[in-house]
Amino acid sequence: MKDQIEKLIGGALKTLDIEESNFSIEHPEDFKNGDYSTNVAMVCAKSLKTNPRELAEKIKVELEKNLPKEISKVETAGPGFINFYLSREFFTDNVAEILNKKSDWGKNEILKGKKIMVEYTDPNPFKPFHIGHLMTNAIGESLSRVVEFSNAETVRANYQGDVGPHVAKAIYGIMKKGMPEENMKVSEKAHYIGVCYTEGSNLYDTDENIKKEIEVINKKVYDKTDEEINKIYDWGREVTLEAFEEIYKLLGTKFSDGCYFFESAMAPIGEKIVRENTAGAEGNRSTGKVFSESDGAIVFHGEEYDKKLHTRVFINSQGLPTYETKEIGLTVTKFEKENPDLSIVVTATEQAEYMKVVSKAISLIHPDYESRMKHITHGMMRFADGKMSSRKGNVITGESLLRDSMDMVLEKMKEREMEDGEKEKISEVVGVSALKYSILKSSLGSDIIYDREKSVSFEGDSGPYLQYTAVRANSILNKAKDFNTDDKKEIPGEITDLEKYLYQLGEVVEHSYEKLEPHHVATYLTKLASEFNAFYGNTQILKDDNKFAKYHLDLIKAFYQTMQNGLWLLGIEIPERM
RNA sequence: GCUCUCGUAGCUCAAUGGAUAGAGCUCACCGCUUCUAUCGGUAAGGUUGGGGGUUCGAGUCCCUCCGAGAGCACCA
Repeated sequence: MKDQIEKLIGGALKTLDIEESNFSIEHPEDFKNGDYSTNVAMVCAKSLKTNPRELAEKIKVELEKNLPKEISKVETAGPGFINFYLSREFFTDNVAEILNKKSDWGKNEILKGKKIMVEYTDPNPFKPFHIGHLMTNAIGESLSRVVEFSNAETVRANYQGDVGPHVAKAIYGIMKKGMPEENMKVSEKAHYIGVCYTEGSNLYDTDENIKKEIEVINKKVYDKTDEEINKIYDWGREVTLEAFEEIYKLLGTKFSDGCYFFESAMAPIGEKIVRENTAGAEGNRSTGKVFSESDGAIVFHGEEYDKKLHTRVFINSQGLPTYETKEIGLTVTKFEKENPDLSIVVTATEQAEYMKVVSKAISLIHPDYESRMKHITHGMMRFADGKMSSRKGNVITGESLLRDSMDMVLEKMKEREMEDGEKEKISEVVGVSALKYSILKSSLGSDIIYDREKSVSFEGDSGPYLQYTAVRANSILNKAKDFNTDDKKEIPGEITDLEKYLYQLGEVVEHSYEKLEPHHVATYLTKLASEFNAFYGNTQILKDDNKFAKYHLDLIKAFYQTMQNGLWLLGIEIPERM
């Protein structure tokens, strides 16, 4: 529709012999100003040195000469806006279109034929799945789905640190505390490893002798010379990775085959690239090489290319590759393996500056990657009540936060009469939704304040609220199965605000991709749900004297479909009941 | 010190350079023999951190100051 209006305006400008400039078409805040609005007259008035209102009037007259059936009227208003009002026919057709397209409703083709890779979550084996991983996952999964909805081939990647000091600390802890019981659940074993890691880590910081022991273990993890350590390593890696998979399943993420990348594999690849691109000693960097030696280490002087960048170490003075080098190995591997048109990496904001330097270094080696890499960062999660512990009193992890959320939903539903199994199932879906929505409702960039109570509240501005609204809609549809609408097929003349939002899903998805911000979808759905609730409150649908019942039911179906597709974009499912 | 991100109602957040800056929570009031009232409506709440500038038009762009968070060489 937007494109159609754009063409219409283009045509009008042509007949008026006005040079086309960069005008915009948008939805006015207030529907009394139409469904679409353009600033074309104000933009063009300047160069023509005319009054924008007069120009708007002229363009309007021109536009009215060939209005399509979807537009009922055009008006000029305010400082020179031209407002378009969509017709009853447009909205009625739109409802039919939604019912027809079903799960494809809201998709666009802006990325057709493109391949987009999204890397997110990135937890480390031997360490707990943190709140940060939960955030990155929610954001990355949603972005992946937005990309998928824009018709791109979507590849989901995960990058995990399976070597390094944290592994040695955990192994030391396991050796000290002993192996857990065989019959423990995977998640419990993973939790046990997390405890061992914490203990090892504390001892590393406080005891010099233990620190040395852990460093020895670290070397042995690399060179694989110690049978006992190898055994613990293989076991621990497998257990934690398996536990992560359980969490992904709960969260609704499925990473692409062959797209689990590990630091252990990326290190040698990166190291080779770095060494090949390293010049001689400091002061002799005329060879055009990217890296150079400095104090025994191999570094990249970012500030030589851009004063906003800084120097970073890629291979330390002991000859070991740092995280930077592994990142190079990862990036090159991704491009060589999948050759994406765009490679998006989602991490916390603390990696922003570091990533700029690494990206610059990669761009110097592979100039064709430069415009195809994008780093998205998000803030930290803070707690409204300031508490950093879970309900059970432990240090809070991503998993415990998720469990807390589910437990709270279960508590809220204790009055509902359902079979036991069903309640648990619903509380999972709703608990995930509570967390995801809290993360995805605000723009990326600054920290989010997580309010446990509000997030699981079924009232306004929450995931459960959106689910509840959809469930109510579904409930009408179920009841309507034995409701005869044969003599209730009239179409109302009046256009509800619900209909005025319903058709916008596709535009919201496009906008969300252009900005790479999932919260636009969340904001839209909340507005849409609130319009539905207003409609629901004002209209009794399953009533014998409702001559619009057929259309109303179609409208509700269309609403439900839009919610389903929109919530899918956020990674949220709708339960049958709640 | 330098770089990045951010600063909007009491709180948590929206607002592709557009019209009277919007929601939710909280507080007060109103509406269920009804398709799930865990809903809807009304009211209240603002010098968009301060000051300049660009623009027909600035919460949004530029400069400057203040404040918060993150980062700045051998950790990831």
